[in-house]
Amino acid sequence: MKYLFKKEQLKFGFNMSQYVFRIGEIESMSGISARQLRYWESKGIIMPLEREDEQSGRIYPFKMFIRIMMIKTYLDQGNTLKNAVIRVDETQNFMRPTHDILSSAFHGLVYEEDMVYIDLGDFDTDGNQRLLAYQKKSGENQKVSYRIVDKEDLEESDE
DNA sequence: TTTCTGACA
DNA sequence: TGTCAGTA
Repeated sequence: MKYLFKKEQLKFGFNMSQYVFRIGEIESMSGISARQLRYWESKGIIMPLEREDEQSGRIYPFKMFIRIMMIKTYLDQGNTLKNAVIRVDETQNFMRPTHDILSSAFHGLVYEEDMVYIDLGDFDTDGNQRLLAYQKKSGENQKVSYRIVDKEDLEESDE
């Protein structure tokens, strides 16, 4: 088995933090008026980014756009603003550990013949074994399977 | 042009 | 929340 690449060799990751939006952009993307966004801010529901330059216009990170869209979704379902925010906070609170665990669990991609595995890191405390996850090809069955391999069976990638 | 704050409805 | 005024 051989590494296609390891996490630290990943060259084409998307760091969404580089995408920020002005209030007018959020307004046209979300349908939430700028007036409304400023009102939400006054209630502590959303927060613009701290700007390093001395410009006064608000800028929002991509994550805040997601939050705004989630609030809007609950609002459109008939929730009050207060309840919409409570629901979004609940959702974000349980999504965070899920996201954190999944992103830190990813250690790289390994292949063997035509099979690709995700390296999920050390399986044992000694670090002699690696846990790999994969899906069987073809089948409609999307179940994830796991495989434990000895670390010495894993070759580094070529580069 | 866009955004900001404050005021009034 | 929408809208308007007067700015930066």
